[in-house]
Amino acid sequence: MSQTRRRRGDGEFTFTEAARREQIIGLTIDLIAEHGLARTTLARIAEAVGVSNAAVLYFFGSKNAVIQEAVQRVLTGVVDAIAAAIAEASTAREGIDAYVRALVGHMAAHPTHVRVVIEMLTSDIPVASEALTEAGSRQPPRWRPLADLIERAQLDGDLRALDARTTAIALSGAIDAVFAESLTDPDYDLTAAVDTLLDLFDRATSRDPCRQDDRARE
Amino acid sequence: MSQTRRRRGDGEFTFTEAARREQIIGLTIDLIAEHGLARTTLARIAEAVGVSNAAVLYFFGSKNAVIQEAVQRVLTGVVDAIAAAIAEASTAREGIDAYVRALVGHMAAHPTHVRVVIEMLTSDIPVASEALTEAGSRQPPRWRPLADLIERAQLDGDLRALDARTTAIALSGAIDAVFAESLTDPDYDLTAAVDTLLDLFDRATSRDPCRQDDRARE
DNA sequence: GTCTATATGACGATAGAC
DNA sequence: GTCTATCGTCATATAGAC
Repeated sequence: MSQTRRRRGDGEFTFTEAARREQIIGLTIDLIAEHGLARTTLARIAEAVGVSNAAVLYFFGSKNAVIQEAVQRVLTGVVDAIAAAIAEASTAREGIDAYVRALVGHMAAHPTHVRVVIEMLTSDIPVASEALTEAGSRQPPRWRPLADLIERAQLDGDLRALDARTTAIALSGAIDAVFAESLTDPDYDLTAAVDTLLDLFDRATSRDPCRQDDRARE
Repeated sequence: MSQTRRRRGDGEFTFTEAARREQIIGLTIDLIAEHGLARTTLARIAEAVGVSNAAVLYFFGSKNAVIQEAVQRVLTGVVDAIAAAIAEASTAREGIDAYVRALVGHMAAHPTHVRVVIEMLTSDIPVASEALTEAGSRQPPRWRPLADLIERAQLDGDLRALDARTTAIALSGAIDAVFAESLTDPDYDLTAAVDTLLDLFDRATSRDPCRQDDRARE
């Protein structure tokens, strides 16, 4: 909160400081993923780095700040992966599919990062909510990119008229729930579930209720 | 975990003990709803009850146990409300609508209880995950009742063939996300959102893709 | 500029007096 | 049954060594 720390120009770091920060948040992500947020104390982070308790607080103002940085790092990775996937899609309608598959694919490919997010949402320590809230409040709402894609697809005539915000929120929630289930039950077929999800979404939002496959028409 | 506490027959309580327990979990729910889980310390619960720190721990083995009881109480209320709503529906297909509306309606009608659940999911203390997990692990998965309704509706011929589990999980996740949004943004129209959600679900799962209203046919 | 040592205070929990 | 210590662990604050 207070951050009474020294700054050079504005947000610049020493070489050693940048390296230390990297090391600290990297190890913090590992610790959270491996032992959960509850057991990831400041002392344990410091021990993993090999410095004293206070040394960590020297670089980050608080333990909260460390966790927030770690979460921020993870979220940025997801956002970048999705942005790249959307950029490759030729239409907004295809972008929606790309969005969903990129999100699930990235989460499946980076279980460590997923574990961090899950820990933030479901687990313990009095820092989780703040970390997620503060990390999120600096950015537009999570459903914004999806809602934009949906609105563009509607303008293209590929999707029927529907509240884009609610549709985006519902799809996001459905994705999260399906993915969470795949973590709870290893036997749950995530790939098949995502296909089912996209099938549901396709039917729910398609403009023409009487067709089997939109793309086969043109 | 350990629960090294005295038990009479098996899970029976004295009159005064039962009263104290009631008092404690009632005040705990209020405290969580009002100040959040992070600020609901053992000391504050004891203060609200008017006894010492350790007296609370005498009745419940740990602070965790208190929170778990409070959560259990809240969850039971939701489950009962939904069960009652489903029982009134004449078909499984209508039961699904009733399920969704009962869930959202109950949450909207009991903001205090909702706040407790939200606190468990998004907020702080190292007890939240355990409380939810343990409260949940004693019961079938959350999507089970919905999946049963979906399967029955499929047998009735009202829903197309789809993985009932994934469909139920997706719908549950969508409901949660929409409701969470309504808490974040008071201007968000929850009623309209639920209608949109049910419309999406109806289109996504209806057996005949070329009809406007299933019930008008027969 | 980087870090250690040490202190403080809040918390959950336990033991034992009454 | 309830309270009064008391303990261990946590995040954090301060002073100052190098």
